[in-house]
Amino acid sequence: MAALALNHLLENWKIALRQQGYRVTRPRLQVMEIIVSSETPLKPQDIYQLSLDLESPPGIASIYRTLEMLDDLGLIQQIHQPGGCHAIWPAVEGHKHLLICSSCGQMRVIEGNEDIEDYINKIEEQTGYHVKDHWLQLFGTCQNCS
Amino acid sequence: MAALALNHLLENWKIALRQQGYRVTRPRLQVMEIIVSSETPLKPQDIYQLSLDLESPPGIASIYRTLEMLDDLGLIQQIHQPGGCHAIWPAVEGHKHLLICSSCGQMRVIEGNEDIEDYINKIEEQTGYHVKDHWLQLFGTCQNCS
DNA sequence: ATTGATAATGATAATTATTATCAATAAGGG
DNA sequence: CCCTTATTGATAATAATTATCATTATCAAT
Ligand SMILES: [Zn+2]
Ligand SMILES: [Zn+2]
Ligand SMILES: [Zn+2]
Ligand SMILES: [Zn+2]
Repeated sequence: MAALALNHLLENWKIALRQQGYRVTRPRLQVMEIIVSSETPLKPQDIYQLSLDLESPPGIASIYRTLEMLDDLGLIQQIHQPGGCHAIWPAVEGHKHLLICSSCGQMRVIEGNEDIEDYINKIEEQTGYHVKDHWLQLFGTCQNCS
Repeated sequence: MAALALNHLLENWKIALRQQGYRVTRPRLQVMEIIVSSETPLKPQDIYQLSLDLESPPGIASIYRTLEMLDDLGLIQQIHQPGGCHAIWPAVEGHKHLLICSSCGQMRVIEGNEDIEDYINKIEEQTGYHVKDHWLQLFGTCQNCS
């Protein structure tokens, strides 16, 4: 992702914090910067390990607290993968599908979900269920890893 | 699920164990019976709680060991849900989609996955990724819960 | 049916991840 | 700059999972 877009995202997050009455503190900024700078979804322990390179790293408790706050604000989302489901990623607007490289972990967000609406409608007719949400994730290899 | 189908599944599991050199023991049978009899995906701790009603329940360690064995044999699969991802369910033949009631937890397996192949092909062309696998899960309410 | 090699079990200790506690610190409005 | 109080860091507590090991039970071979 371009550095400009990263800063823009981070600025939006800071605005969101202040609007909701959260203070913008150094530990929170450290965690948020690690998240928005990452190419791959990160687990809490990943963030903790990365933070140890910083001059004055946040405590592990603050990392968990910041993640809980970001989740409450809807700014991050959980990513489910065969290897585990505790990794997070900046939340995307509306509903999107995920494309994950099984080799390098790189993740892309796919626009346009109307394509499978027909399929969902058919399932609703067949089963009598009322479908309110869906998860679609594609796993494979990116161009670099092929 | 019909009791006949449950017994059939359990018999197949026992055959699979013996074929792979695993012994068929009482703790393993107790765990497997709980799994195949359930209407909803179960977490390890769910199985442990249910097992406490039995005359001579298995130790918690044997429950985890049995789940690991069943997973190694490909007989169970992990189910991902918003509330957590540690629940398991008997593995289905080939690739299927999942339909889960957010209210009662009941789960159905949807046949026929060729419907979204066009969508996946389109994504591959757009992104250059080679998609090898995908997860599609639908969440909503079943007829009973509506 | 009995035996025997050894896989499997149960009880529990150890580990790992996450959450709660609380005195000390620092953000930010006035 | 000061003051209120949200937040932090250190650490204790909790919860889930895994490892350890002496004892037990499976099942193939007699
Ligand atoms: Zn998951
Ligand atoms: Zn890749
Ligand atoms: Zn239901
Ligand atoms: Zn599918």
